Amino acid sequence: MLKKFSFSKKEKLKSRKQLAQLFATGKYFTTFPVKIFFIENQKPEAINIKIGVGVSSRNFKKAVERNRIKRLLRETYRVNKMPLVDFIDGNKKNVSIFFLYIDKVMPTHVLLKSKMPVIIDKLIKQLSETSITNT
RNA sequence: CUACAAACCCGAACUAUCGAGUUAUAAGUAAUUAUAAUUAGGAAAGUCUGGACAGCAUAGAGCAACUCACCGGCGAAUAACCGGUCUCGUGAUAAACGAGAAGAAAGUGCCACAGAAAAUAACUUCAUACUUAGGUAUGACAAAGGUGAAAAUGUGAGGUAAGAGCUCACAGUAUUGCAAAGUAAUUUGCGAUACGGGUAAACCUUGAGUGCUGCAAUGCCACGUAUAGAGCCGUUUUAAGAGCUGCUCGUUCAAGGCUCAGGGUAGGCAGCAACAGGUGUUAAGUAAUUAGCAUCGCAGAUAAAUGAUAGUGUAAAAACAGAAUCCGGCUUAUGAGGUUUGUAGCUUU
Repeated sequence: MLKKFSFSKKEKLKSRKQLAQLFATGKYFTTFPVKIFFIENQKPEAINIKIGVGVSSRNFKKAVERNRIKRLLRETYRVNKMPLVDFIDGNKKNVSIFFLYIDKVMPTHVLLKSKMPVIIDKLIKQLSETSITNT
């Protein structure tokens, strides 16, 4: 069992192969200022959700700013992930998700904090739709 | 005390809640869990340099290419660090600061505009020859022309028809002999010779030096595919081709090799965090630095940890900014303040 608000190394999306597959064949939607890529994996694994975060180096040239955005994205996901975890565990799915920040302005923590529950809700909705069409 | 300049220091703190990487200990067959410790910089940046380390080569020679260029010291090493010498600039002929440093008398080239001329000087001048004249050709020597960033070393005297380093004196620059000082660059003094510009960041010459590639190096383990296809060369020591830096020579290996197209993998471990280590102190040295003693263990990720929120507090949750093999130096960016030194001003005595 995972702890309630933890975000360990195991939950990170690390494999280069999985990432390439995610961007090539995965679905996506945009909730400004974040673009979300997601894909359902067929092989079951020990950890059901894997998360990656990213910022375009074209929009933010300095590494300090990119680090800051990635940390904020991870932090807001960590705090707000419980509904998604419950949904995934309940339906026995296995998904990979990637959050890509697309705005060109530095975000505030308040903004992302308000957006993240919306994103999670939308994600749950989309995942349940796909499972209906698949079955 | 204030202002300015330079150098150096610092690069905010504490509490609570939630979370991440690494290490250690304990529990567990294991996944893992618990506890404790620890977790970004002065530039981590630019990648401009010197090394360490690793692989390849070690059969070399020549050419090419690149780097450097006053002297000494330091150091693993460097043109780059420290100290000194000389020249130039700012400045007050000072102090201080800044810039520079083989060769222009080996050769080639270039020097805008203006100017007679920008470098084997000669337009205006003079002499001679030719010509009806205007002028043309050859030779001579150089003061003045008021242009330019730069014009043939400057001043004075002699000399002469008038002039000219033509001669002399003093001064300047360069080379050089002797003596003294200094480890040396060099300086000072007494002489000799020469004086017809700059540019070497234009080519170049001289001297010294440099194997090539960089941790995406490299070694190992695991997984996986195609033993399919097309083209070219060779299998006759008369050898295709490959290695040895870029080329040439030379040399070694050599029976399969090269190209196209296509397919697979892209995980893990080591390298990789203990040292040209950090901090403090004493001694030597102008300093860079070195030596002794004490003490500390000080990031190690891999789509990539080092964080988020709230409060205390403050003028302000602050500027520049995020390790990626590791060290030395350089360069660039940078908030608020502090210390020291120098200069100027004011006040007091």
